[in-house]
Amino acid sequence: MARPREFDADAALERAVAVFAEHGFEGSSAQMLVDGMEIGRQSLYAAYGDKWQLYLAALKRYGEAEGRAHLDALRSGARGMDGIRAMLERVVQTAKRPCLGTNAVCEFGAAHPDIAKLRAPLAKRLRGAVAARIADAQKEGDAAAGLDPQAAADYLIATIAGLRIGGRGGADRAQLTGIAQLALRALR
Amino acid sequence: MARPREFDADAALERAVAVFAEHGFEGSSAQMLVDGMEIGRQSLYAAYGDKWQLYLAALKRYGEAEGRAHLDALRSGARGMDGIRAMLERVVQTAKRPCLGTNAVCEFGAAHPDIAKLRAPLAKRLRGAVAARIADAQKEGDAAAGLDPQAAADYLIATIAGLRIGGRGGADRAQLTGIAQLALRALR
DNA sequence: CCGATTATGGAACGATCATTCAAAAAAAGG
DNA sequence: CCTTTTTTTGAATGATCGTTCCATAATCGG
Repeated sequence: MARPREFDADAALERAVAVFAEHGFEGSSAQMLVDGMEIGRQSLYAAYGDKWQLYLAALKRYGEAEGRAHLDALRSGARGMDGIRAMLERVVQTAKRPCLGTNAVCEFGAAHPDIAKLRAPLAKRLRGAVAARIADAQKEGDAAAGLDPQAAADYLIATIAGLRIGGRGGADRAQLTGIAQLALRALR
Repeated sequence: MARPREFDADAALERAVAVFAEHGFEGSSAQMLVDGMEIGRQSLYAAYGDKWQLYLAALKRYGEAEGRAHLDALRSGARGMDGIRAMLERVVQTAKRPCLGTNAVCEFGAAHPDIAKLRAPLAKRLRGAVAARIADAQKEGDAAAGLDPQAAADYLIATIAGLRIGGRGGADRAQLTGIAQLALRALR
């Protein structure tokens, strides 16, 4: 290593997440990324390759951080249902910021292999963790015993997506809170 | 009128819906639209103005048709809950095709006034119709009397968005069916 | 302090972008 | 049949796209 980089690569990537989440991949030009990330164009290409690789790196970073936040919220309560409620509550509170994961699915669907490969392990882990917490809630008498935990996890994850689309579409916090509360009724 | 157009403007617009729904606004080039709509480039610009106006026309057309389909499904059952179930079931069955409405919200959020103006009346009408059907279900003893019909409508509409993101992300029909079934549990 | 190595900044690249010009073609009205 | 009006076709527009070249600047190991 000769000359060290002048910018914080991780902070720049975080800013790239914001740009991509707000405008999508196709809607984000190299110039917008340069401005948003506050680094030079050449630095961008030297550090991340090209726009697609930068997008994948941003998506990976976002997905891992977001997955961690989901898991933390899930574990935050003593009872399974408390964790589930905390997870949804956190989504409601952060629903103002656009979600890069949701937007990537919207923009590219299931077709793109690079994205599918990124998403698969994260989705699997989240689904498993949610299902486990639902099983806890069942043992604790907070969730109906007849429910399939995996199916209920799919349902809650779909609810999260619904909350995010709602927030992106302009729903206020009261509406989103109401949606989250109703969603929890399905488990009882 | 001198020379009549050689293409069916409405059919071409329907094909534009498909292109935009699959690739988004920014992801759809004029060339892709010309190919997908099967009309000449100049015909496109003469008939619709520019790409943004074409997008708005496509979104309007899609939103109205989709709204009508939702309302038809809602009215299809004798009891309120039958209509609600039919609406969700139709969404599950059509979840393989991307939804231009969801994608527009994802791509542009609530910020863009042209889109907001298009969406507002459609969203209001759908919300009202769903809420009315929930009120029916309450009278018929199929939905909990304590629910606020408007809040429950918001919840169901969020569920629809969740189903669509799920379908776009590759969930199979069994998963989506399970999600829709669980969603209905929240109303009881 | 010196050569090697890497990062930076600015200008440039061809390609593609959305859009339009210009000419030919086709129908309508007289 | 001829003029007018509109659609179509194909080529061209300037702008912006993602990406790279090149020269300069900065820091490393020695």
